[in-house]
Amino acid sequence: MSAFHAVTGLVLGMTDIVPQLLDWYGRAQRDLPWRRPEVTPWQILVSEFMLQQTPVARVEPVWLAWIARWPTPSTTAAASPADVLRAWGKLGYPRRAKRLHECATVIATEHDDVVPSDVETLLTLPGIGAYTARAIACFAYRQRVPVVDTNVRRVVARVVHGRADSPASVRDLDDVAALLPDGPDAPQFSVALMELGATVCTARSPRCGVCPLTTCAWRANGFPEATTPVRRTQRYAGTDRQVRGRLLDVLRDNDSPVPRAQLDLAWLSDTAQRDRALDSLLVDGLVEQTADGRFALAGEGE
DNA sequence: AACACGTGGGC
DNA sequence: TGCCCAAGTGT
Repeated sequence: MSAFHAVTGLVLGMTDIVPQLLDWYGRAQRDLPWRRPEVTPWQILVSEFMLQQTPVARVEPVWLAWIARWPTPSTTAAASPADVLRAWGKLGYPRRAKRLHECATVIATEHDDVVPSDVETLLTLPGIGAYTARAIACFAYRQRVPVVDTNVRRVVARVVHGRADSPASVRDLDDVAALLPDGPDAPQFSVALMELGATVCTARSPRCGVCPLTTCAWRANGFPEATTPVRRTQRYAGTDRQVRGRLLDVLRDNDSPVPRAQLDLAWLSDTAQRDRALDSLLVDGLVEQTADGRFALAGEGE
């Protein structure tokens, strides 16, 4: 087969992706609360923060309670960091909660309580990076911008490039931009791409039997294994991260400052590590020390 | 450009 | 069990 034909076949196949994916999404999409039409850009932003590295199933109940309590940036900004950290609960990576609170403050005070709609401005906000900025522009403001998360990256690696997966690359945006349909379907296409990666074209056991796409370079190539070894996942047991988690757990459970001795109970095996973890929580602004030397969640009592 | 940063479910 | 993975960001 000539290179020309190979390329032509690829291009024709790619154009079919749009209707196939949109049709599939129309019947197979999950009913996620942040996708409902009445949800505001701010509430979508909150969902995106929570979904950074955290599964949908764990986010859902927390998001529901959160937006009922703090529906806007200004109401969120008015809450204390301690209350925000508590509402975040055990979603993980509590620095995200801190940044969400900071993000609310900036939007409330500098953007008239309105979430910015352009990617450029969104990128200046705390906790918002390349993915989240585009997700908000696309899902909240219906803009035709490529949205690349881990799901999209994997689907494109497989369907377009015939590889099992691919590491993040500066070319990801161009790859996805090339697939994006013109007109109002672009945002729907992007969610559909993510949805396919999340529910069908999954990392572990892809369900190719129910895939709506008739053209897939990975399948055509015989499902080759990943060539670039995945970076070793970081251990968790025994790390500072685990210690920080234990410490925060104690603080979330106490709405008044706790003495050092009580915190020490949370990690007995390595006192130096415990001190280091506590110090890092203070540095991150997640924890504060009171005048009498006790410890509390940041802004406790505000 | 690696690495730190939580937590829990699945296999 | 222990490892993999989950809508990433900041340094």
